[in-house]
Amino acid sequence: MLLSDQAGQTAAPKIPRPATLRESVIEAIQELIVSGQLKPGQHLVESELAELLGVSRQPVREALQQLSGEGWVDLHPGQGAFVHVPTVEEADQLLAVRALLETESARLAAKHAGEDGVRRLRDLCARGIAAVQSDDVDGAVATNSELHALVTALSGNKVLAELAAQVARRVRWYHTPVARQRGMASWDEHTSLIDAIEAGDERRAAKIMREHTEHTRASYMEQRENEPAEPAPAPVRRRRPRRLG
Amino acid sequence: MLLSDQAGQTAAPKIPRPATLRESVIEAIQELIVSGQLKPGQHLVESELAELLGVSRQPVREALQQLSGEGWVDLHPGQGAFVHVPTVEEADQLLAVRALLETESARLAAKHAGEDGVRRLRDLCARGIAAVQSDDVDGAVATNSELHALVTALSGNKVLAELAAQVARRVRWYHTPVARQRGMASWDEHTSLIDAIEAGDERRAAKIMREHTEHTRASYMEQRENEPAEPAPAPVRRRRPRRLG
DNA sequence: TTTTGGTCGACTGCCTACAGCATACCGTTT
DNA sequence: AAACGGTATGCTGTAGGCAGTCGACCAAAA
Repeated sequence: MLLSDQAGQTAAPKIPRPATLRESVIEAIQELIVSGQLKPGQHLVESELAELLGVSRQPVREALQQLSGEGWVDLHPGQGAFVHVPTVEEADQLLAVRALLETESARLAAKHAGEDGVRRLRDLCARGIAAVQSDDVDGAVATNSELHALVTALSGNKVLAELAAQVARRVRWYHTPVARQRGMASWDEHTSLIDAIEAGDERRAAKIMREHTEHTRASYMEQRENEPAEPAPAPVRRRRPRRLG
Repeated sequence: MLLSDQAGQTAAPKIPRPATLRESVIEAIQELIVSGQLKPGQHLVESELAELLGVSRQPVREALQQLSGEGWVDLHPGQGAFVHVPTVEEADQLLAVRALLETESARLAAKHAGEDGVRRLRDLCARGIAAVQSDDVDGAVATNSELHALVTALSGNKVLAELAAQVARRVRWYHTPVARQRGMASWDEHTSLIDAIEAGDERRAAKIMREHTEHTRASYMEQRENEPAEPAPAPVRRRRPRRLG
């Protein structure tokens, strides 16, 4: 039997490629941003990040450019990279777009998903519920992303899935802190969503997904109301001041 | 009067920044791709592009990475960049996503657009019709893009507009050749779309936009039917063969 | 003939180095 | 006191260079 005969049948082994430095740097910087070590508006000096991460400037530059494309940092030509300052308005718009993309994904998933897809959905849902019950917030958030990603994948539209994934990554930045308060309710909605997909009921799947994303959005806006404690009105320091001499 | 007083009142001067080399290279490569000088599946060798464009490898590298993020080229780690091979299936999916995004944009535009916005729409529409009547295909396509971009901008959702723009750029790659056959009909639809937006009729605006984009899609698929003359089933040459020696 | 091992060439990924620009600082002028 | 011009410096944008790696090709073995 030729090896190519079984290609695509089972999940590819996906040997853990020693990913390029650039990709590692991207993930590292994202982590620094979501964890708050890099604050919104902060000037990201290439050489400093390079030293911090133990690499040279080149991979850092490339990472910053990619991150700029995904909305994590803003690139000012000739001036450098700055951590994107997320506004409430933008979060609202982002969540609206996510709602749009995921609603359509759910509709298409209900149309195209087969038994196998539904089984994987149920599996993920169970994992998510387990995570919530054991107070594993990070795990719950991760599983939530996986589930939404799977729904978009089941839509059968790869372009749509890719776009939704991109938007979802950005949403996650805002989303993580509110995940705790949504808690279990979110997973009940997931369950009924999967029911609708299994039944092939496009309208119901779309409706549930729209309401689901709207709930998340409302939850976010509500949390924002409660803590309008913007630490600082963004003292966007564009350049490091010279050391006094 | 301080200079800052008039900031934002008139359109910013937008001094024609001698844009970074990277951006120039991006546009140059996009042009090479849409014009067909770089064929789908072709291996893009950094040093060759660098010499061709008269710059060093670095800006080329960065340009290729950004283009990969937008779906123009595929990046295979350790192997290089290849011009993306567009499939019919993908074009269909892309057009479907565009329909989704633009339909929502139209709906929101009807909700939020003011007099000024409508005036600018009518202006663009007139320019487009003039272009068609004088057989200026390139001008018509460009104006078409501008008009759609303005509709998304009038939606008031910047994230949505940005995403729609990204999708539209990719669509344009496929779209240009079919523009001729759509011709005038397209602009009649634009006119009724603007009427609906002016009237603030969300449902009608959305409906017209959906039908409009569906027409474009149907037109594309039809053209594809007539010329399934895929020159070659993508002899995806992954590496340049060694010079015989 | 098909498979296996080895060599060569080419290209990518990364690092280092340099030139130009933009900002901050500071003395001078109005 | 405020505005202006000169100067120093940190940082970006770009170039060039080196090592590692992947594929093509070829020869030998099964």
